[in-house]
Amino acid sequence: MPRTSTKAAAPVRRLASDYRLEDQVGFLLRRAYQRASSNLVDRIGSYDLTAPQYATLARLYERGALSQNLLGRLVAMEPANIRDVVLRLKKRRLVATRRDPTDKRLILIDLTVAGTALVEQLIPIELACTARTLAPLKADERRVLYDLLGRLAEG
Amino acid sequence: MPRTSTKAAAPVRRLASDYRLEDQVGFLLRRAYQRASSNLVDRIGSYDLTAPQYATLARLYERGALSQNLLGRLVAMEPANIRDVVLRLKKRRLVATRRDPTDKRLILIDLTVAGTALVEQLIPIELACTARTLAPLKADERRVLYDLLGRLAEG
DNA sequence: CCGATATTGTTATGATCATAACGATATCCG
DNA sequence: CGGATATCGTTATGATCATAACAATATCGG
Repeated sequence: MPRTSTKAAAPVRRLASDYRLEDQVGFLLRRAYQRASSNLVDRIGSYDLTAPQYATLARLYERGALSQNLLGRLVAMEPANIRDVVLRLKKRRLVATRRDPTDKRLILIDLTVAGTALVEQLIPIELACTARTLAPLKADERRVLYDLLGRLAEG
Repeated sequence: MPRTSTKAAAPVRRLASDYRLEDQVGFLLRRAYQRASSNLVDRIGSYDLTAPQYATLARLYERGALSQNLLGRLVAMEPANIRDVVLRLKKRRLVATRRDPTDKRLILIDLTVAGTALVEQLIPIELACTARTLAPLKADERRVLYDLLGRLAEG
């Protein structure tokens, strides 16, 4: 096994500075999200579903039929992005679309029977993934984390 | 102003279930990261830099020349992804590349003079963005958040 | 020394993401 | 009623992301 590679040039302190990338929230959040996402994909990946796709299905399961745009907001996706996700799910017959009879702008999205069955199968798996991601934390720490993350997202 | 659109079909409780998407860490982390990233892009966007690009430059500033692969690990990017980021930064003359004389597999990446100057200009802005993202939290809460996020990322 | 193994970087594929510009439809307001 | 304004969905562009397969190089073990 070759050395784990630290062969590059020696560290260079250019400017005296207390700056460290590790101290930037955005960087920490990105890595934590990578971990959570990878935990999820490890398990539901065999169903060929990504985290955003699963979130979309789960939201429809909770709320029933939604317009594409509102669905996007409820899973934190831009209109252009939720469109692509819906298209892929539709191609796999997990969701169905129809036009809103009273507002011609809207496309209503809903789970198909197959989509509903899949979500019900996936929810316990997702709960296990959440538990696995949170494993390093004690119960009270988890509650604190949820509170803090929620307040960050709200701004 | 049109109604804010809740026109879709009424909520449908399908299965009695305590499941809520809001209770899944992955979803919360994704939204918090969206917020932090958007805060950053709002400020450094005028420099035409994304958050990962900035992180790459910052890491090089901290550590000096690094192999492309190691650089990728230090900013949490896969080899295929760090490659693209380096290509874009190189095209803009913010980084320069050369081959490692002793290990022909390695490509050494380093900041150019222009890249170094840009990072030094951006660091205070990034610090302000971090502060802005953390604004909803008190000082002790921020410390707790850092601790929890760090432990999540480590697994 | 030399074959087995590991690492580096590349290529290809497919899925997110954000942004801006656009037409169509709906609502508001004078 | 009718123009100004807002919302919905689409298109286009460019940047992340993760994964798998691959050639080249380096290291290890016998």
